[in-house]
Amino acid sequence: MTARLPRSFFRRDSVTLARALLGQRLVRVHRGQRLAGLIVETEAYLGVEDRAAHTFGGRRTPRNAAMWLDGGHAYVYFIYGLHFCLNVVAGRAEEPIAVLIRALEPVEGLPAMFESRGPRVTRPEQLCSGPARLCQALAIDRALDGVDLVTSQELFIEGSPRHVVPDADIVASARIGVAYAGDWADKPLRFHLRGHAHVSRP
DNA sequence: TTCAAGATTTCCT
DNA sequence: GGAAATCTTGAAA
Repeated sequence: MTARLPRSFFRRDSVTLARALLGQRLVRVHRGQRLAGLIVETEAYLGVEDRAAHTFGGRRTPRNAAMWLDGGHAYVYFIYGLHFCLNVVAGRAEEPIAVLIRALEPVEGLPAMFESRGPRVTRPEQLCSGPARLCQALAIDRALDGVDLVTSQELFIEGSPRHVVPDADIVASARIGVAYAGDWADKPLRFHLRGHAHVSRP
């Protein structure tokens, strides 16, 4: 029996949380149906000092407001005028750090995910292998921005706080799409399960 | 008030 | 391999 992860699981620094989230189950309840996937790829964003983070320099806007909430909330943002991306807020309230969920291995509700992703997608590996792809597959949009993953009935994370993936099974690499961030672009803040078929494309 | 660029994906040449 | 899709934000004018 898997339980929902408690508040204490999320109230840690974003690197620790990014690694701890690997292998846990992200669950979305949409139209009375469970859509779920195992988290296989994440990226840590370190807040005011991190030039690649939306809260760099202490920026606080209507869009990134959720990043300032307590650990365990969802931060969903709209990018490039057409895509949504899901983050799990880490740390404590007023500490704007978060973990971007970049890829899932879909395990529940695959037919509904295929329907959401459209006719061009034919293989399970294409369903959730990318931050915007998984949001489309799980019907995650701005309406879920700021929801509390610890108490929400629509979006939450199941697993065990004690479950830890061995370091040998985790690959750390540079984050994707942040080339503009200077020194921060090269830091090994992206984590994924070694050799997993559902990570986002290279 | 205008403009450029972004934590992306898809489709076209 | 390159461009388009087109919302949000910060900086320039």
